[in-house]
Amino acid sequence: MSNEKGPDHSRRKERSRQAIFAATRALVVEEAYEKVTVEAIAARAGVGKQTIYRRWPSKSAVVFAALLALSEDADGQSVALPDTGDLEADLKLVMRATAEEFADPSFDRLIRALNTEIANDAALAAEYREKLARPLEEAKKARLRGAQEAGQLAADADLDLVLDVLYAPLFQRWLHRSGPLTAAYADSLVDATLRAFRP
Amino acid sequence: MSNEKGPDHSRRKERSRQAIFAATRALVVEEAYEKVTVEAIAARAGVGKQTIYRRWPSKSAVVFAALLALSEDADGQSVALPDTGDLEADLKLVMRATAEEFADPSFDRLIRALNTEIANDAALAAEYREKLARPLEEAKKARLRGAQEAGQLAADADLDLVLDVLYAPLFQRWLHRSGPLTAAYADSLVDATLRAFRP
DNA sequence: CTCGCAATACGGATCGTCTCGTTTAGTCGA
DNA sequence: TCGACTAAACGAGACGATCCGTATTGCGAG
Repeated sequence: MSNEKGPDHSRRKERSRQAIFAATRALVVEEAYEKVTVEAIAARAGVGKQTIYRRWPSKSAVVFAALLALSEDADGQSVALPDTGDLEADLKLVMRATAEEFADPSFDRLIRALNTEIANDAALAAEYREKLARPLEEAKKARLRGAQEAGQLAADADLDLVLDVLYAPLFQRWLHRSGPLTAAYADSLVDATLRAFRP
Repeated sequence: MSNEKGPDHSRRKERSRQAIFAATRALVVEEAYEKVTVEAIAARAGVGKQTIYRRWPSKSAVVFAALLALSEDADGQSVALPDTGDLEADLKLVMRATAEEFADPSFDRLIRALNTEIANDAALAAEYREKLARPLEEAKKARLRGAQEAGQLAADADLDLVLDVLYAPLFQRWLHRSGPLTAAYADSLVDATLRAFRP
C-alpha cells in the first residue's frame, strides 16, 4: 500500500503540465504577446484554468516556467562550448550561431516575452539568472579559462567582464532593434573583445 | 483672418498635456508598473479619460510620450560630452555618471517602463531610436571622432561598434540586475574599450 | 464509489468607447 | 469697451468587452 504518497497521478499531472507548456509556447510564438491570456492557454492545452492556477501563482509565472522548461530541455545537461584550441574561431562560431538564433522569429518572440517578464520582476530575474544564465556563463567561462591557460587571453582578465563585452552588444542590438545581427557584426565583436583582453 | 488654422486653443491643450505627462511620470515612479492605469493617470491629472484617448491611441503610447517628452525637455538642444582632450578621463566621467543615473530608483523605474514598451512594439522602438537614442549617439560619436583625429583612438574604428562595446554591458547589467553598477565597473568598461580600439 | 479534473460561472479590475452637461476661447453686436 | 453667443474642447463617469484569479459543478477514470 502506498500510504506514503497518493496513487500514481504523476503521469496525469505531467501530461497536463507539458500540454500547458506547449500551449503557452505556441501562443507566445504566434500571437502578439499581450494577447497571450491564461484562458487562451487553458483552452489550447485542453485543461481547466484551475489546473493552471493550482500550480503557478500568476500568468507571469506560467509563461516564465514554460520558457524556462524549454531551455532546460534543450540544454539537457551538457552545456559546453566548442574547444578546437583556436579561441577566435570557436568564439566566432558561437557568436554567429547566437546571432542566427536571435534572427529566428519564433526565438525572437520567446526571448522577448521572457525579457518582458524578468525586466519587471526582480524575483523572476533572480530565478532566470540562477537556472539559465549562470550555467551558460559557467560554460563560457570554462572555455575562456582554458584560453587563459593556453596564453590566448590575458591571464588577469575578469571573465565576467569579458563575457559582458562580448555578448551585451549583440543582445542590446537585438533588444532595441538598432541594427542587423550579421555574421560580420558577430565577428567584429569577437575581434574587439580579443583585442581588449589579449595577453 | 486666420482662415488657415482654427482659433488658438493651444494653451488649454498644452496645460492638460503637461498635466497628463506629469501624472504619468509620477505614477510610473511611485507605483508598480502594472498598476499604472489610464484611469489613474486621468484622475491624477484631473482630466477625463477621453482627453487622453483623444491624443494617444493606447496606454503604451501615453507612457512612451510622457517619458520621451521628459528627456526632450531635459536635453534641451545641447547634447555634448565633455572634451578635455583626455579621452579616457572624459569617458570615465560620462560612464560613471551613467552608472549613477541607473542606480537612482526613480530613473530606474522610468527607464524600465520605457524599455518594457519599446521591447514589444517595433514602431515605438523606431521612434525611440529616432528621437532619443540617435541624438545621444551622434553626440558621443562626435566626441570619439575628435579622439580619432587626436590619435587617441584607431582611425579605422567603427564608432557604432565602439559605442556598443562601451555602453551595452552597462545597460545589460542594469536590465538583468546581474551585478552592481559601480564606478570600478564603469572604469573597466572604458579601459577595455580603449584597449580594443587603440590606435 | 471516489476523486481529480475540465468546464464554466463569477466578482473585480481595466481598457477603450460613448454620452452628457460644463467650461473655455474667440466672435460679434450694442 | 463689454457682455452675450457659439462651437470646440473638456471633466466626469456609465458602459460593454475582456481578462484575471476564485469558486462551483458535473463527468469520467480508476
